[in-house]
Parts: sequence; C-alpha cells; structure tokens
Amino acid sequence: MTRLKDLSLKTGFSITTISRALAGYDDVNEQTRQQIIRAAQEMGYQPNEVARQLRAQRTQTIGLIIPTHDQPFSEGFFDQLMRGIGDAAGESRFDVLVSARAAGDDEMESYKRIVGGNRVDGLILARTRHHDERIAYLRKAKMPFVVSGRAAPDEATDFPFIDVDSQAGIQHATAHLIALGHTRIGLVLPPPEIAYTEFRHRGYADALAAAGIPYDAGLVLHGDLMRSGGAACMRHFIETQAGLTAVVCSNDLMALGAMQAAQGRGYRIGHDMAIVGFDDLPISEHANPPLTTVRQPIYDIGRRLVELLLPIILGRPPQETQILLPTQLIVRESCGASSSRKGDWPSA
Amino acid sequence: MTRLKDLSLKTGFSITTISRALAGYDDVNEQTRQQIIRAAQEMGYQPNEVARQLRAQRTQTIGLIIPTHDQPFSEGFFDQLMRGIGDAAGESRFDVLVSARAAGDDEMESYKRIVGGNRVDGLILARTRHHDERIAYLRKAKMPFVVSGRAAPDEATDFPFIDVDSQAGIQHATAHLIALGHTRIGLVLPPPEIAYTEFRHRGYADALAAAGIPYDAGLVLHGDLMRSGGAACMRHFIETQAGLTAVVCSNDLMALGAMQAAQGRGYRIGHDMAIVGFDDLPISEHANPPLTTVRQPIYDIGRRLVELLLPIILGRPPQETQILLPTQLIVRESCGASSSRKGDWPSA
DNA sequence: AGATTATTCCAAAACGTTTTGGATGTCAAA
DNA sequence: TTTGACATCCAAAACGTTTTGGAATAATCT
Repeated sequence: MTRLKDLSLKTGFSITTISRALAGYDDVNEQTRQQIIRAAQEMGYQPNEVARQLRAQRTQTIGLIIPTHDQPFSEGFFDQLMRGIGDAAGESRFDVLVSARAAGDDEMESYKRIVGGNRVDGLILARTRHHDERIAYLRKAKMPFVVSGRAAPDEATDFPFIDVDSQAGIQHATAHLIALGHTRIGLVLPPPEIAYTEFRHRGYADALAAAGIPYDAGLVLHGDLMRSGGAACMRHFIETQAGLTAVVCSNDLMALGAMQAAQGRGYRIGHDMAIVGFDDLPISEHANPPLTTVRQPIYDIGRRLVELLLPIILGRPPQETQILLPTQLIVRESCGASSSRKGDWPSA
Repeated sequence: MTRLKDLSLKTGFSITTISRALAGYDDVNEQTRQQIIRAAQEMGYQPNEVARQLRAQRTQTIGLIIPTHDQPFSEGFFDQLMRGIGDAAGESRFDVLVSARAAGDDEMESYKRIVGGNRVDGLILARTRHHDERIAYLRKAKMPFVVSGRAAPDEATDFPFIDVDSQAGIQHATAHLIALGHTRIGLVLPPPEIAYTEFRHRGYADALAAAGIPYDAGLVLHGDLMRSGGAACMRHFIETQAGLTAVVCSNDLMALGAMQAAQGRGYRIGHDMAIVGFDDLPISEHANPPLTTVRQPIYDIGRRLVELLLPIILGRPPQETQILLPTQLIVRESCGASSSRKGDWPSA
C-alpha cells in the first residue's frame, strides 16, 4: 500500500505537506495541492486508518457484542437491529465492530479486549441484565455506551437507553384477550435474569387487576426466548391448567413454539386456544395462523441507539438520553379476534 | 487507560521487559515476570489493540460489507449468516467489522476505505455479481477474500468461494412439482445482475427438459428478492398465464409474497396453486401454509466462509478453496404434496 | 531601506506496541 | 585469571499518521 512517504518521494514534498494538502489546510499552495492530489490518485493512496486511529485516539467505530451460543438473538431480530445500526452508523461514517463471544471465553473478556484495547469509540449493549456488570465496567472505564433496554423496575436506570414500553404493551395484549372473553390466561416470561422480564410481568398483572381477575402464579412460567421454550411452556400449561384458553408470550419465537405445541395437541389456534406474542418479527405475519403480537420498532431502535450514542461519543450528549418508545398491538388471527367466534370462549 | 509505560513507571522495569514478560518470553526472570503480571492486573492493563495492529500490520479482523438500502439481505438470512461468521471468527479470536454502505456513497468507496485503510486482514463478499468489480479490486489489492456464491456459469470462477448447488436444488424442486402433476410452472428469478440467477434458471430448464415439457419464456420473471417482488410476479402470472398451477420462487421471501398475492386473489395454496421457495428461512416452517422450499445451510455457510478465509489470511490456503454444498428439498404443504389432493392438479 | 506580514513549507514529536541487537553481570569452565 | 556461556535486562527503531512550532522566502507597508 502506498503511504504518505511514497507520495513524498514521488512529489518531493515533505510528509507534512502531503498530509496537510490532502486534509485541505490552507497553508499549502494550490498548485502544490493539485500536484499532490494527482499523485495520490495515480498511486491509489488510501490513508492507513489504523495509524490514524492510533494518532487520533479515535476509531470511528461502534462496538456491538452479540450473544450467540447461550441466548442468541431471535432470528429476524438481529437482522433488523443490525440494519438500523448499520444504516445510522454508515451515515455518520462510522463502522460497526461486531464481536461474538468466543466459546469458552468469558463474556467480560470480550468487553475488556474491545474496550480496553481501544478498538471502539462507543458501545451498544443489548439485553440488559440485573445489576449488569457490563454497565458497571463501561462506566468505570469511561467508555461511551447506550443500552437497548432499561434496567429492571426496582433498579436505578442511570444510563442512556432506548426501550419500548413493554409493560404497557403486554398490558394491552392481555386486556385485549380479556375483552375477547378469556379469564384464564397464561403468561410465558423471559428468563428471570433479564431486566425487562419484570416489566412484562407487571403489564400482565396490571391487565388482570384492571379486570378484577385474580392473579394465579400457576399461570406464569419462564421460557428461554426460543421456540423450544415456548413449546415446553405450552405443553406444561395444557397438562396442568385445564381451563386455560389463552397464552401471552414474551416474544414471537416463543409464541410460535407455543402455537406448534398446542396444535400438536389438537388445539386450533384462534379457536380453542388464543395466543399473542411480542416483537412482530417478519415471521409473525406469515405464521399459521398469523400471529397477534405487540410490535416494537426494531429497525428504528437500532437507528436511534446510534443516534443517541454518537453525540455522547462526540461529547455533546443530548438532553434526552432515556427514550421510551410506544408499542402497537397488531391484531391478527392467533388471538381469535378476527375469526367468527369472537367473544364466546369457553370459561374455565 | 494504562499503557506499558505506566507499568514501567510502577515496576521500574523497562517497557521492553514489561512487554516481553507479558508475552511470555523466556529471557525474563520468573520473579520479575510475576511482579509485572501482578502490577498489570492491579492496574487493569489491557494492551492497546490499535497500536498492536499498526506495529504488527495485522488486525485480527474480518470485514463484511453488507448491502442495506437497495437490496438488503432477507430477514432471517443475515441473522444466520452473521451468527455463523461470528461464531467461527470468535473461536479463532477474530472480530468482524461490519460496514454498511453509507447512503449516497459509492459502494466501492467502502471497500477501498476498509481495505486500503488496512482495517481488516481479509474480507467476506456476499452476493456475487456479473464481472464483479469488488473481486477485481480485492485481487489487485492482494487482500485475502472469500466469496459467498460463485460467478455466473459463463464466467470464470477463479476465486475461493462457498456456494450451494442451487441449480440442482431448483431442479429437484421443479421436478417435484412435475411429479405432482404440474405442467405449467412459473419461475421467479432474482434480478439478472446477480451471478447465481442463471444457475436457478438452468435448474428449472433442466427439470422441464427431463420431463419433456417445453420451455415457455412467458413463465419466467425476475423479482427483487423481496416479498413485494414475489407478489408482483404472482399477480402478473395470474393475469397473463391462465393455466399456471405452480410457481417456483428463487427465495423464500418472494415465495411468501407470491403466496399472499395468490391468496388475495382467492387461490388456496397447496390446493389450486402450488408454491415452492428457496432458502428455508426460519419463517418458512411457520408460514401459512408451511412453505415447501430448498434448504441451504446458511449458518454453516457463514462458518465455512470463515474457516476458508482464515487459512488464506495466514498464508496457508487449503487445497480445496471452491466448495459446493448440497441443498435439500423440504416438502411442506405449500406445494400440495402433503395434502389429500395429490396428483390431480388441473391441467392447462 | 528596514520592518512587518503573508505565504509556503517542513523537522520532530507523539500515539502504544513489538522486535532487534546488544549491554551488563554472574557463574562455571579452562 | 581469563574465557565463554548464560541469564537478565533495555535503548532504539519501526509501524503511518497528524499536529506543533517554527523557518525561509516573498510581498507589503512605513
């Protein structure tokens, strides 16, 4: 690769002048500049970004560490998030460094290597956990970061985040089922260690309380956010909760798993079993039957994470650094609302 | 952040000795080494990766430039590919630099910035195009790269790649429809500029020829690889090709779009209209009805791209650098094979 | 003319590593 | 007592930039 030194040799000007000419400083003669630019083009000069990074102590790069083995993003989720992040970053000429946690390697090691190793100017965190040690670490390291998802309701959220109001979202979904006549409604939550789990739990409880339906702990299970978890929970419901007619799942993948499991036991989704999900993945519209779900704007979340992070990196943090987006209930067939038998669900 | 210099100040040893102690050289006294390691831990030393990169002229990073605005990856596709890439890269302690092409920015600029800027040790290319200028550039720049998808059949494929045998895949799918009794079968191809388009075209033609069915150019359309394109093609088929009873789509997204369009016109998929796709996205199993499709192992392709690229980067290219993986026909309901009315499709 | 001000250029330092090529001191062998 | 051999350490160079703080020359003003 051509370096400034090569251009210096070729044109006879010093490295300093070459650098300044290309950077557009006005203390270089216009004729000289043209000559240098021509030489740079001829030799196909591209500045060495690594050297720039070292010198400037900035990388023009955003980091994203993705969970992969234990709890991968839902299919269809990462896609959209990454696209939002990539688009917004690209527009500001930032790149995205994606690191998958090496198998057998401690997750924090990845963070320390990337952050301590000065590979990024800022980081995007996904899937907030209780007393998240990653957040504590980043704060101590003074590395700019934004988080997708706030802390659990009983913990302080003293960091910038983008989140959806999933409590209200689940509440709407549950209330919708109640309005359709359901009274025994199951809830499949994410694993307890995930911060947003409690918001979804509360949204469900809120809706029951508003309708005067007693809360039954037997109707609440934790799944693994994957299809298999949703299926397992549904089977458990079927075996232990005879009068149950509807299930709220904390994400679409579990809802799809639950649908399959119920269908496997002879239930007709939207007829003798209602199911709603959360996310509105592209999948869900095409599910069989199409899934009623709580939509969160994943692509947009990706974009806004970057739009929030960049000013923080540049030292101009906006006033609003904690952003809660609304969700939207998308009613399709899996809840039975658009079928003919609306309102006459069997009671327990 | 702590630097070697800080450790030097603290322990009294030179920067050289610190560096060599931590790197495990045997020309440093064991007691000294322990002392240095202890100091490094106390001060939370993390080597500056950027400085390392500059010095070593290696980045331990793989580049991936994703198409985003004009022709984004299918939802569910990038997910899996990225996970395969991330996992395999992580296992070898490589990171992945993902760059989204900035809006209004020429795509080649992204490549030049990343490659010429020395930001990566190697690159993964997706979506080979005809006479792909990216490939020409990378070869000239002597940057290691691997490609997901070979060149079009009439062009030389003189580069390392992983691909699936989509010609055989489409042929199987088409033959399957023929075996079910279909004779007028539509084909929705990818845009003509994509290299693999012609393979899919040929697979379709092969199957027709083997069954003695004449090829009809009116039954072949190009879509945009997105849902909308599949829907548009299906509507066009319905309006212009009265006797058509089946459509082969070049990816699942277009198949889903085609399904919706046909359903919108009153067709019952798997009964009076058969549809098959290509990819086997997670979506497809849950489609309504479940989509018959040609499965390609996307996650595995991601992994193998990395497993092929890394030895090339390290200067030990394997013998086999052009890998063709088999596909698998996944028969579900959208082709009608598993319905009761097998074999009695109306003829044109 | 001499003094000031522009204009145009550049040497050297710095960013944080790793590696090269010794330097220094110690100990055993001659 | 000298000579290697070995153990332990380190100064300096290099990776390719950008920036600092002038230097040299030419143009303009008293």
